[in-house]
Amino acid sequence: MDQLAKAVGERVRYRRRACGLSQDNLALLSGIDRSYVGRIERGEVNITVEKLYRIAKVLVCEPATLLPKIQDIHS
Amino acid sequence: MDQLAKAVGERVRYRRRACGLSQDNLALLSGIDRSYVGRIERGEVNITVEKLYRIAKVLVCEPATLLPKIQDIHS
DNA sequence: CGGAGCCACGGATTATAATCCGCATCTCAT
DNA sequence: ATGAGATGCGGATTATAATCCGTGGCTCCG
Repeated sequence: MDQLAKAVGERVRYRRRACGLSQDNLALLSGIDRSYVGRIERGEVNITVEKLYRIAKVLVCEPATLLPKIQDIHS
Repeated sequence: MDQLAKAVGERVRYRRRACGLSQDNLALLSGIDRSYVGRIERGEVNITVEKLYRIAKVLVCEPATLLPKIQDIHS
């Protein structure tokens, strides 16, 4: 149902794996709770832009690349 | 410290004015509290990506365009 | 078998995002 | 001078983002 959260979750997961990191690694490096990054990737939560930047920094990419295009969300 | 919030605030304000909208207009159209829109533009708050998308939709732009480049944030 | 790494998932709590008031200031038009 | 529209800003409250636990289920390897 929450299309947006799922879309960013997929992108975070994809990018994380591309970086060869575990959820634990990402959590520790970004200073985010380990169980919370799981929830992010599963699209269960609606994160803040601050968290988005912390994650993007660790995954060495622009925050914008973790966001789906607005038209991809048929809300 | 809230470099990030200030940066997105500036962009929202700039884009809102480009659309010829008041804070009140943006608030009503996006379903966000008016005083909160003011705080966003002043960089006082750390918004969620869901709010970012609601705003971007009203301002007819990609959410990504409201986000500064990661290198522009000296954290 | 046993342990280690990785992940899903939940409950309870804490931090904070977001709302709902309200009042003050300023500009501009009447 | 007055009233309407736009914004700043603050306090108090509610909703929810985020944390801090934990359990259990995999797979892979000794």
